[in-house]
Amino acid sequence: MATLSPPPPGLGPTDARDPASAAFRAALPEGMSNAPIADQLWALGVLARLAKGAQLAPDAEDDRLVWIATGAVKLVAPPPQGTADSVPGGQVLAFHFAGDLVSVLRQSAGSASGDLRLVALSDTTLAIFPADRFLDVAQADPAVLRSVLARSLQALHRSRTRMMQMGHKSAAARIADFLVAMAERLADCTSGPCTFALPMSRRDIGDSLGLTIETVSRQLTELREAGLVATEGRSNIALKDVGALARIAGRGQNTSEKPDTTTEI
Amino acid sequence: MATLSPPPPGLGPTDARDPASAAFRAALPEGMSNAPIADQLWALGVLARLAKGAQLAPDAEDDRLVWIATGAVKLVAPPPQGTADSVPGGQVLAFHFAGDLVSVLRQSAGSASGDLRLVALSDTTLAIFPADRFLDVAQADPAVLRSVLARSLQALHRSRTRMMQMGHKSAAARIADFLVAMAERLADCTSGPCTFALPMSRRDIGDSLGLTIETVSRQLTELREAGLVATEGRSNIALKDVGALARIAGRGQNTSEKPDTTTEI
DNA sequence: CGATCAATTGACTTAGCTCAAAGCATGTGG
DNA sequence: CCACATGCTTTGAGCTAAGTCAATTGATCG
Repeated sequence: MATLSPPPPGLGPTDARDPASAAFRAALPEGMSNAPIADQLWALGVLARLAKGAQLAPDAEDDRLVWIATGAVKLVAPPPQGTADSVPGGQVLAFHFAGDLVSVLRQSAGSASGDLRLVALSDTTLAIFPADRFLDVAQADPAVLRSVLARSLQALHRSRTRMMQMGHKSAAARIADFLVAMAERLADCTSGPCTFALPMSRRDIGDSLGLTIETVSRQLTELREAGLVATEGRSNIALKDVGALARIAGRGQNTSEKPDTTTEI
Repeated sequence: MATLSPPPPGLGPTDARDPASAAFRAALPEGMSNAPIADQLWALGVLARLAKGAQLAPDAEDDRLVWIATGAVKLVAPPPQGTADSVPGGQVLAFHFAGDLVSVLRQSAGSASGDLRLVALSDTTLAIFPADRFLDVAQADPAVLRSVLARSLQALHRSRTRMMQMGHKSAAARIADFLVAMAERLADCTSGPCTFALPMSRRDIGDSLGLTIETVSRQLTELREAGLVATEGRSNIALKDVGALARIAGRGQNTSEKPDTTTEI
């Protein structure tokens, strides 16, 4: 099932000059990047490559922290077995991209049991850390731990708030919101026009937004007819006016969105 | 607006024999309850009473951790100003009850700006902690901090997963899920029949579930006609069979739900 | 170049929202 | 202690957005 491979030569976890390691260090919360603790943390990780479509073995019996070095993944929850669910592939909880630190927790007491899976949307390189040992090491420096804590509290609230608001939004608003988020994440673009490639399928988009594939398509068509987006091929997309989309999305014209290292925890 | 009152006599924050303090200590994550740190943490808090309907002043310029000693509250997000929203009262993010530790963060970079408010559903006693100083003290013991971190990571994932699943669920499933959750929380009842009083209005329920007040009412009527629930007055409700409701809710017959100190963070 | 699967488009159905009108609790004043 | 007034709740009758089923077009890769 999993497509785990040993670290490629020259990418040894302890090699400080390794570009991935350096990027990892930079992605860590401030205060973390200086300390030698970063080295210890990095040493805990195992590098892996996932080919497009491959998934990370969900076998783990303990929680994991996964850092995405390059590529893109989707975090999927298994369908609530029992009733054959609408989505055989499972519900998409989130997309994550290069630089993100994702926590893949065992769904110990979740409403629908079964563990989360990380599926590669494109060829992906990632570093896998056992959450336990990661925290053991981080614990050596309370400031590091606190920084991580503060981030996860913020992430919790933002995630919750966003989902809640989504629950009340129309399909058009959801799609617009999705496009704005992707523009920001994939093209680092918060206003004006921008062009990029979506690594995920329409089905993935729908699954993550609680919409059907047809509705996604129809909404994109409407935006296209409104002159707000243009598409080329399956994945290339061009947004004419991110601000306008943000307005449709019902975002309080919040162009003041913090730069905000998108590193989610 | 706020209904903050000075700590009642005999409930001084540093009084270790105070029943509220003892309960607070017991509610803290394991490892936290023994240390003298619990005393220091408790000393940071300010006790307050909120009458039914009153709200906690949202004025705070820093994040707060609020511990509910007695009563029930709803956590509401302000309506995304601009367009006069459906819900003048604002979106209900969550309900919290006695024993819960709630983080009320400043919505620094939320999609819809404006701060969260805590509104009492019944007469409520709570302890308010400045998150900064709380963490400063907790930082003294990495184990404590780590415990809190682990909890918030879990809470994040559970919250996210739950919301996502909700997005795909029918009104019937949402109501059933809500009732099951309340039975567990308010009557400590995970199967069989049970009776309790809902402290929140139909409107609150609808707001928290992304449904209209009418739909909530209609669904309750259907459950009543199916013999699964009985209601008496506005707030009293009796569930005939929690298991059946859980099935309707689409919960994977998860009776194995961890005892799980419901303390959310 | 053709096979295959993703995406689009169309026709129809339906769950849940909106608008509107009664029914009941709950609490207040006489 | 009872009557009344207010506002929560229930019920009813359409309406609309989004889902479902189904067929076509288009892209991508061997």
